[in-house]
Amino acid sequence: MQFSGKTEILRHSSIFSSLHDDELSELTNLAIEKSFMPNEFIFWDGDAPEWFYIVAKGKVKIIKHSSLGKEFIIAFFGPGEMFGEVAVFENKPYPASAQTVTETKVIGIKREDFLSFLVNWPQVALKIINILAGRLRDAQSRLRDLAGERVEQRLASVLLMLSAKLGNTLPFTRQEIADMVGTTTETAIRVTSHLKDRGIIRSVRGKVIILDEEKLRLLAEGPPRV
Amino acid sequence: MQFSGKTEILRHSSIFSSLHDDELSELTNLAIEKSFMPNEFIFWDGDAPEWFYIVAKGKVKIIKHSSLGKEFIIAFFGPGEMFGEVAVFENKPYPASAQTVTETKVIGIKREDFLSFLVNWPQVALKIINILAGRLRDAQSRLRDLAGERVEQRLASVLLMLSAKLGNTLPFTRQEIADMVGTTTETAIRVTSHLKDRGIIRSVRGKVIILDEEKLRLLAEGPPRV
DNA sequence: CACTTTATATGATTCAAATCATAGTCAGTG
DNA sequence: CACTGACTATGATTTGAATCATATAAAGTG
Repeated sequence: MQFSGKTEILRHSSIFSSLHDDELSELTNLAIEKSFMPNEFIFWDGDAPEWFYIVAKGKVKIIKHSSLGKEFIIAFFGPGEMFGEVAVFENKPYPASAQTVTETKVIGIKREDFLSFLVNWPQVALKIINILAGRLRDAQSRLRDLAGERVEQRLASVLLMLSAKLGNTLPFTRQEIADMVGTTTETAIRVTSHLKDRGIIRSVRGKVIILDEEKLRLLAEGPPRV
Repeated sequence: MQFSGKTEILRHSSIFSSLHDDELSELTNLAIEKSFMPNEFIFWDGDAPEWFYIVAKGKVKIIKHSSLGKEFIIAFFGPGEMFGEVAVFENKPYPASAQTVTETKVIGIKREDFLSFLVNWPQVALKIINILAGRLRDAQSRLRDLAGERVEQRLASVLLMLSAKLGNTLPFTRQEIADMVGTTTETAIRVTSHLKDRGIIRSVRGKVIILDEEKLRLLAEGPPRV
């Protein structure tokens, strides 16, 4: 999913897909393109919410640091997905940082421009409600997992969530997986090694390949209620 | 904040406050009132998303059970607040259960009725976006806490969050606090006892009273970086 | 008012995962 | 092609919090 030209990118984004050509071009006039190198920050936790973003190309991670500086990955976003919206809609500082993973291009729309546009396009607003509801559902489900389940189960959940979005080959290091699961790199390595030994995943440097989704689901869902 | 009559309740709810009398009465015609005893379930995790709700009177908790049956409290809602919206907007089963805490009255609107109404009232849609964004912000901040901080810090965060909403006297048992923090009742008791010994809170059966919000904030924010 | 239930309190023990430590392996770079 | 840094791997030790076990106190109930 890679398109060139701001209009084409917007047309294929999740929230603007319902718009027609003239509406899209109106929006295109408000939008600017920005390019980033890998690991660059697009905004920082605490910055003023000036821009609303859509990924055009590449991959962005949304992260929050714990009081001890440990990184927690809230989400990854790829082409067509919006980010930075929580801050924009609340008009409060960004609650997390956005950092590129690969070389990335994004479309940015100024907060005020975007909000004015929204008032005139209820179907876009409804689409946004839909996406926010989905993200809230995911966040709440992860909350329950973090609060109540053990690491192996949580890690299985995260892998499943990722595979639902990205397919069976997950381009993440153990470090990144640990930061999503809320554990340490060592523990993530131990658990994935164990999953590999049981034939549930295949483990490559920088990648995890899911072999047996069914077993993984069993792990994530329930404990082996003996 | 308690009002009688469906119209008055809707008028004072967070999402419909911008509507005028005739619009409110239109909405009132779609709404029905339901009453519940303490600890009754309004809907269960997995139920079909038939109704969108607003609390009229009382208190509702949104809970999710872990695979081992442990309860995790996602949120409490009081008069004027909506719940059940994630399922309604996504048209998927409720992702959690809603249980009353006290005797409770709610206003229910049928999913389809509510969605049709929304299409015609963009300002209500924008208000909902605003509320969802706020809830997402909270959920993500809690995710970070659960993933990276220790129990005392997490508990301090939860108390602060609650006090921002409810004031200094928090009507919750240690059990309920534990279920929000994601720990056990025993640990919640130990930690609150410790906070009491340090003069940060006062501890009464079924209640926690915050005495020193500043110290609590220090605890929640950072570790005593020695 | 006796009796049951629910909430708080605290000690002892166990356990999952963090931390500390060390080493091997692969990828990129000058 | 040697070298550096990032990634994976594994062992040893520590530790925060869960679990198990009682006990007391307050609130609700017949």
